[in-house]
Amino acid sequence: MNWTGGKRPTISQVAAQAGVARSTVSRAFSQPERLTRETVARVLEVAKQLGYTPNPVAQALSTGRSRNIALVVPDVANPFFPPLIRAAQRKAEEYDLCVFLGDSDEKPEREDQLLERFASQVDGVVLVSSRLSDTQIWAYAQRMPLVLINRDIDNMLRVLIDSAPGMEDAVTHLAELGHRHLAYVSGPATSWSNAQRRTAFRNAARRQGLEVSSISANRSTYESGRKSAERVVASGATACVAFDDLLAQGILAGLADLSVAVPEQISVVGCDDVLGSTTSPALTTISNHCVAAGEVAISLLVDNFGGSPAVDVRHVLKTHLVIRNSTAARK
Amino acid sequence: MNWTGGKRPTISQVAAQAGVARSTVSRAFSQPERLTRETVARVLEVAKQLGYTPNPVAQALSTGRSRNIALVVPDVANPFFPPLIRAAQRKAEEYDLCVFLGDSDEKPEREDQLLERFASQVDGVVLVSSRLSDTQIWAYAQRMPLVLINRDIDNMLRVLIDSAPGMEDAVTHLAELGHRHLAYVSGPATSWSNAQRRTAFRNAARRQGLEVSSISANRSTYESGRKSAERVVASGATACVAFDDLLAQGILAGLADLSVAVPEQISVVGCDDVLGSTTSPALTTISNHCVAAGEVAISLLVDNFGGSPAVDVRHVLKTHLVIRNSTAARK
DNA sequence: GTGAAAGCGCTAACAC
DNA sequence: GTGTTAGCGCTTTCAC
Repeated sequence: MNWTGGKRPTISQVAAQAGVARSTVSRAFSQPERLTRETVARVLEVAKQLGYTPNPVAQALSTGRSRNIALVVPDVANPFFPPLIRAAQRKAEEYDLCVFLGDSDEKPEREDQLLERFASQVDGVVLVSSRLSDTQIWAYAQRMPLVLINRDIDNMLRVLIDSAPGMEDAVTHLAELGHRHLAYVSGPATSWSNAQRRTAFRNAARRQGLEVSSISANRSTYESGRKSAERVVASGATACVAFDDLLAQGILAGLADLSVAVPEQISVVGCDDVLGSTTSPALTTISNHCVAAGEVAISLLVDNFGGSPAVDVRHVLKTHLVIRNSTAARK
Repeated sequence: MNWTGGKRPTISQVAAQAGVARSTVSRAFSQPERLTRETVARVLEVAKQLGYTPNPVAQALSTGRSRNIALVVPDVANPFFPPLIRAAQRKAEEYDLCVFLGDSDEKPEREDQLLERFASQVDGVVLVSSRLSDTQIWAYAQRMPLVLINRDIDNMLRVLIDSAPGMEDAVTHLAELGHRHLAYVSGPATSWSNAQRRTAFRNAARRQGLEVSSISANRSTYESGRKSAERVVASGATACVAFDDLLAQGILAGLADLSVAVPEQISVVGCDDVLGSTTSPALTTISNHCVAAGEVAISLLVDNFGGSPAVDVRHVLKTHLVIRNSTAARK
């Protein structure tokens, strides 16, 4: 005996057993208000007793809506994503939606593959920090509702985490502590967030009249940050802001390896606030509401089911600085 | 204009355009060997030109197989899971399977809900650290292929991370460092892994003739660990083994708060090895191959598609100790 | 090797 | 209010 053997009762069985038409059974589940109380009760009773449950695949084929959505991220293991995924999943559940998860491993081709595979079986998709080109994304958006997190393309649904306010706070904070030379350690080159953060950093530093250095770490990993520590020191900056917490954490470790004290000799600021105070010293970081981003994205998506493509929504989430122990006055 | 408007070409359109029957188009995709080279070529050509792609929902309804699976975890944000999820997702892709992700938030009811929702639209499911009762799990296993990770139930497909070898190493390591009194800080009460680890800990300690204390932290979180630090100190133990790395990390922080030096005054051992050396001091921990667990689970699942329920497979992954800087000789 | 036709399980007009 | 009847897009016998 195997599972493929059709054991599950179908709508017809329930109909027969309850002495009604299949459509009536269907209605008993989807629009009970159009039926007599008694009919509904009887049908539901029989359904229950038979262990009947509507088959979502059949429903999907018939209605064209699957009640499934997809969530695609560049790297599940990057600590920024799990809270977002979790929040999105939870929110989706509120709308009775199941969510497919895709991990693109930061590769555009894989992201494309995943989307192609999902496209024909979901009601919509949310792309987090997509690595695809504007054109590719736009093409998918023509085929189905699509919302972007941390990617800013006109005439699309997007929720953006605006690093500017938090970055402004961070730079000001550092300036007030007496730092005159700051370094920015950048993350993935293709990341919208990275570009956004770097720009915000530069602007803020300029306004404060500070000298800036730019260091690129490419991948956003602990190791990559660790390796950047040396260049941070070499830059001559007395404080640095990293693209994200993971990188900052690595820098912390790298500096420790070099026997450079944080925050006494160099101050370090992260971005995302996903590590809490688990680093040592506890990281001063730019908080970014990744949970809210996940939730808003789902709501946005649902609100646009059955809508039309090319609606322009730009939901911006502000950021702010969380001061912990990795920043201090310049010595 | 909205997306629900059927824009995608169907098999019929391709058939008409190519001048063949729908069944032929179907075969061109699924069993081209039964068709003439020319026919296949022509059909595929037309399909391509029309942008036709088989509709997975229709295929699922017709064949009874959806090529989708589900992965359910207690908490996406717990660092143990992301690497596993990632590995599973990747492996699933190799088999051309899409994966639904469910987060039960450690709650049996939610896990049950998720499974109920997934059950009728997937070819199988893998449950990671399930919080469901044996009976419930068994019932689901009757309805579809189901593999368990870190849960040991007879006559089911399971992949288990056996903490015993690593735990043995850890306790021996601690004993060799001169520690005579060890504490175990336990995690979720309903967790199979926790029970397994605690038992392994006790057995190893007994063999070494060591005194043991047991401290329960309930939830496996950084904060929970932090709060347990005090009790670790109070227990009089000079070394402790935590249920997992997250808890250990919290204990590290809590100990620091209490000005208890690690490893000088107290040694701390974690479990999972998912934090790398990102803690301070770098955590000595029991490594557990969560990536392999994810991969094996998917393979096991796929191997059992179309098989029968009640097959007994017990794939055990060994563990070993990774020594870093959070353990040292007793002073 | 290819076609015709009967479903897969459900929904959605359209009748009555 | 409830039943009838077409499909939704594909697969799969069974013929030829």
